[in-house]
Amino acid sequence: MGTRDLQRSPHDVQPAADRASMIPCSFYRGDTTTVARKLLGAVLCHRTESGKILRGRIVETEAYLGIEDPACHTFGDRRTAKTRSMYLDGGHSYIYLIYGMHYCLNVVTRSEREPEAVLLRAIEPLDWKSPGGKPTRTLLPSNGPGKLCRYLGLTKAHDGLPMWTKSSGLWIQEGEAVDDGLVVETSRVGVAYAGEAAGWPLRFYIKGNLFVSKP
DNA sequence: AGTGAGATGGCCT
DNA sequence: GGCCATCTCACTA
Repeated sequence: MGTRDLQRSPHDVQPAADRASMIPCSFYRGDTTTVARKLLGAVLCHRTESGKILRGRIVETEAYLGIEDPACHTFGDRRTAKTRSMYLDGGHSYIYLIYGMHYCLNVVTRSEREPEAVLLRAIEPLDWKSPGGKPTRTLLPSNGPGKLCRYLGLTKAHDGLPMWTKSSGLWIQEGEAVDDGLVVETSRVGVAYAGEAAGWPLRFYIKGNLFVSKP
């Protein structure tokens, strides 16, 4: 690696091989609710330490709207060690530990001044087949934010990574667009403490998809 | 099918 | 000390 490479910011680095199907960082700087909706159908990918690439089609997301959203970790502009990655530019990962044992993966949206994010709640794995013939809901490996991270092998070590480039090992590729008629819009899961915001319609999932966490 | 409790650790909303 | 953007298992029916 030469000195020119060292002087470049991660934003300038987008290898040519990435451009075709990669979702660019500019996409994540947009409106968070729109990003959550539009990520349905996109393909989440992780290159594990052994070099294996695990992929899954995003089938369920939630939008978290930053300092004015009582359900969001950055509500009231709380900048802590835990929420540090939320204050990165759109397109970075934000991974946190919940209930002492599960990790949850978000994609940060907007800018450094607007710490918003989209929680990735469920994927339909593309390189997986059900052990016993037809898949049954209770045995699925990635139908929920904690299970999604476990399936992909994601931990706090993958917090703060740029997700618009394959070089990070964690990225999102464009997928087949999901028709509006196939999108269910409802309230977010597990945020009853957030008062009125608990009812905001910020959860999106693909209607009828087996891998949605709570249809 | 639906309910309830326990696991388990980092951070106080 | 109490609370979580969760998951699994045991228990009822």
